[in-house]
Amino acid sequence: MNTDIFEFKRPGVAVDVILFGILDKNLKVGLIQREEEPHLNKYALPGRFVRYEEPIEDTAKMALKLKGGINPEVVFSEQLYTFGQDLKRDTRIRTISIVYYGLIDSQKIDFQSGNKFKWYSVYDLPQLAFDHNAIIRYALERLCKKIKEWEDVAFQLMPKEFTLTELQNTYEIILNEKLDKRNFRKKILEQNILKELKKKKMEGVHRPAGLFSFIRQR
Amino acid sequence: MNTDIFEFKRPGVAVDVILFGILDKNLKVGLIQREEEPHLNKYALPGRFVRYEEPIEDTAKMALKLKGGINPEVVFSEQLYTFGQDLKRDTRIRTISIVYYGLIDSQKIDFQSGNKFKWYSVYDLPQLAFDHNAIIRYALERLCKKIKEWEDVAFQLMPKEFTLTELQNTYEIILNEKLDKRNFRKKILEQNILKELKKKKMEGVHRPAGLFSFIRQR
DNA sequence: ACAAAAGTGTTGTCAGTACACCCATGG
DNA sequence: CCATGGGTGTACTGACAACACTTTTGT
Repeated sequence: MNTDIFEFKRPGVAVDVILFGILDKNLKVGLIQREEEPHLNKYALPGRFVRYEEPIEDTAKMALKLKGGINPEVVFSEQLYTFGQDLKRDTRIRTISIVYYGLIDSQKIDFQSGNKFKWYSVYDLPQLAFDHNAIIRYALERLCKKIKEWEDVAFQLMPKEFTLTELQNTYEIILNEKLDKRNFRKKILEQNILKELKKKKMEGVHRPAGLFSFIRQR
Repeated sequence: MNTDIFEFKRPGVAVDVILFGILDKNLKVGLIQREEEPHLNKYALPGRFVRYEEPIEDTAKMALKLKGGINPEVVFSEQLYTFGQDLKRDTRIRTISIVYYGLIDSQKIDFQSGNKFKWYSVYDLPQLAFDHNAIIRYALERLCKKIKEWEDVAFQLMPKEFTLTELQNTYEIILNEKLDKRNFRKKILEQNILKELKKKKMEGVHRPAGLFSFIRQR
């Protein structure tokens, strides 16, 4: 029966992470350039093999940290899907890939020290290693679905304090469509997930905007 | 870097399958009694370690076939989630579990030869091995969500030909709530996923019911 | 003729959408 | 005083929910 459990040749298990951020008013993903075969020099999602004594969420965090030079504590992440159909996905060993997506407030990205990410718009990706293009498309679909169902994930992409217009911009960038200002505000406010701060954002030659933050902190 | 890829001690990867079926007007899951440690003799979901040269969907099918004696070709299945946080989940080796759920028309279950499943109502489960109780709860949640969004998965639990009342019963059993007959029919028919057969189901002392089948076959 | 399930339409309610004007500020 | 984005309310529309009676059959 199963008692040969120690005998099976085990597939490798990797975690790949799609890190989304809003940069230059675009939804971008963090990619790294591969430094080894297969797909040497191609861009790819940061990934890492799951160590024997490593919970898979830790693997995701380590991938972000080691491959991208990002502090994983400022990233919200969730499991997306596990790809394990294609035996030849990785040419070295048979690999099963558990894919996470992550959301980061781009202000928290340290563009100096050791940051290895290149940020590409999800709508303008280079040809990536493995099946990473398809994986990103899938992740984007899921993210859009969550946003459309008003699951409160967008604030993971926002700074702590923000105006309603900034939040709306984030929604619009993800969904890739314009939203109505009044309807957006009505809907987002009636969910009671925001608290209005007693501050205004004074910026530009116009009426100052009220600042909000999410009630449930990260 | 990663070049020690052949050196890592690899976690085991298993696939577990939650097989749902409607029996005795109840939503039930197929469980097997474990024949080995850990959790010897406890009931559990059918599962199997992923072999090196085995796509994970094949692993799911093999689990159904070998552990449950079910022909996997008559089962619709989809990936649910991958559990890989708990290092001590399986006491033998560190195991990551990719969980699938499956739907079967219970008329296709062969209760004779070699069928090892015991069927338990999802609302009345025994204490199961590993974290399988929690996994089933999670699967049920996802199934309900799909049904509520009118994703057409219910017909995987139905025979080829069925009446609208029978289909509605399936919805009601899964959701565990009564639905309005007229609203249900309106909603299901306007989706154009059913074709009305030129047959009636003559049964009982009452007006015969029209038979339907799904347009998109399995 | 009766019991039992099949089949069928209308109305009210609520959420979502569309839409236009005044407000506060800096220069 | 003007340009700029911030901020606000109402009316329409379409989807969903509630609800009751007639039809067809076997006995």
